[in-house]
Amino acid sequence: MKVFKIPEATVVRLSIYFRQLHYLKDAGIETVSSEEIANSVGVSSAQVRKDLAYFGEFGTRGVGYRVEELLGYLTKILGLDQKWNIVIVGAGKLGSALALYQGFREWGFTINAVLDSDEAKIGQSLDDIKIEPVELLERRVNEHGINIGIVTVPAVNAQEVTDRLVQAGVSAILNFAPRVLRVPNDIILRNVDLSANLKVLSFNLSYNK
Amino acid sequence: MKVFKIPEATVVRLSIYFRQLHYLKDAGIETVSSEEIANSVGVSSAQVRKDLAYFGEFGTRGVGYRVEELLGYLTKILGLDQKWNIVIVGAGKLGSALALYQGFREWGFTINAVLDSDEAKIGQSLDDIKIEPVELLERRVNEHGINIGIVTVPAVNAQEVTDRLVQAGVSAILNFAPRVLRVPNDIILRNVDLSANLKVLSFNLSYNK
DNA sequence: TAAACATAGTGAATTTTTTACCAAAGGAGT
DNA sequence: ACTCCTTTGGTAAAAAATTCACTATGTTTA
Repeated sequence: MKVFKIPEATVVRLSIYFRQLHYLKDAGIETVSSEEIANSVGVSSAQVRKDLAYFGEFGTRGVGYRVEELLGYLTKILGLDQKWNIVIVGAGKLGSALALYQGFREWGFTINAVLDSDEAKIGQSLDDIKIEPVELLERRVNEHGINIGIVTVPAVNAQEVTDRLVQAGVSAILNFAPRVLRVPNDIILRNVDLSANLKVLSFNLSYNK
Repeated sequence: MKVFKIPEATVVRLSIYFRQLHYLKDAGIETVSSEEIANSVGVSSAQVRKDLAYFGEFGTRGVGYRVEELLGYLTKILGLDQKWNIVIVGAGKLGSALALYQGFREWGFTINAVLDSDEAKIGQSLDDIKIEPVELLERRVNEHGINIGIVTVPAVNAQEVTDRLVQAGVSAILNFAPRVLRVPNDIILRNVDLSANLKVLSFNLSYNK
């Protein structure tokens, strides 16, 4: 029942507006104009209105947007009114950091399991989560109804782990391994390539010099 | 002396082609067509050729690209033939993970210093790097000729740290704090919002359902 | 050496995304 | 209740990015 294709960039911006609106709410601000949102996040006000217009009419002409109300709409739009269950595969430094990262625990995201193949790591605790053997992947995914798999294993193992996650039934994958992953069309995949970010900086530093 | 504006997306893709070409080189493959590169990273072959065309003609018609030669060109284009010095501010889980991340140490990137304000962390070692007090920021930036600052402090401190980095003379900032940062126009800024990635997945999981 | 084939490079067409603009709508002041 | 002011929502225009389709140019084979 998809109606419009929403640009990826729009979704990313919405999540930034969402963050910003929280600051406003915490500061006790009740209404805000698209211009003010725009200034605070560094885009144009037309952009803000256009992004929101994909989903409905949330503002009041002459006034702007009621912060709390708009937050409610964005929560729904971004699907943050639902509960998402997560497994992290790979308990190296990065995987552990993500497991402990507070930003991952807000907004309905629950990390249900952290798996690794390294004997030495298994049994260790990350806050309230115990690192478990990767053999339990399928069982944990099923038990907890896990929707999202986060892949933080070495590049060589990334595809194999991904295949198992997909097979086990996750719907989305967030990949931190520097590898292009193959997934079926109905699986949502996002890649975070940390070293690519540095390379982009390097490019920008070198270019026009 | 900038001539063309290169789309951000192009630069990101170039760094992925770069990665892929390394796999090919390691596998002993000597030439590759735009079609093959395209298939392996999931874009169109025209896209690959367009991306490269911004910078010159690197292929041979009827044959394709010589892997090693193209790698050489991409190394130059991405500025990876230069040495980049990095400071990480914030030695929490994420900062530490990045400091230890091998992907950050390849390709001419050197992590010269890791700073934190937490007494308890100062003095601890991350491989060969000792965590030092954030007071040394300016001194370390100057001593090592640091170009890039990585910000992994809590959101509330991110702007202050950024200002100090800019003041001290870094040219680029990679920001992991969930905050919009203000920097002068000549400073290159990239944001990695980990929790935004999860929100985008959440959106995609909810939408069309 | 010529013909057949493969594939890069590129201008044009298309699609997508962003920006600009303005009419409509609500609120505040008189 | 009317006028003025502000700001949205929508439409049109512009810009940017991607894809298409064709040309040019190498390589290989007969």
